[in-house]
Amino acid sequence: MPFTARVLTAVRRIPPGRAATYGDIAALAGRPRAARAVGNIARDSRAPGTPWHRVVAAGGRLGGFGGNPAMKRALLAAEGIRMAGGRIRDWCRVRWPGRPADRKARNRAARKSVSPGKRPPGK
DNA sequence: ATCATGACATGTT
DNA sequence: TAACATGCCATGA
Repeated sequence: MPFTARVLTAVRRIPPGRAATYGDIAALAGRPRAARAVGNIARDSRAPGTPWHRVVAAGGRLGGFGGNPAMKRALLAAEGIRMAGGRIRDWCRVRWPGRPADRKARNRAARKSVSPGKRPPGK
């Protein structure tokens, strides 16, 4: 199953009244860091029955939507998800799947070497 | 503390 | 290659 199909399946798994982040969808699809790929697929693919409006950005932000973010907001509101200043209310409850917690364990080991003299833009 | 910006990370097309 | 409906972190206001 190609990654795109997996993403579509994951999105369809989102129950009504709930929403998932691009990162979560990517993780369900098997590529935890492919959030951007998910967005890319979403745009290129308009598979029917795929509730892309339930897919939002991290932190409960709307994220982007093809040409009409207001429509996305309306669709979410129709499912009982309301927003507050661009953020989903009770995001911790509507989020799906239920994520236990994460804390700042992300070390990323990387930022890699960040090439000398590049990262600290600092002032 | 919150918002905005900059920069890099990651994956597919 | 660069673009993208992102994510996370750091810094500045």
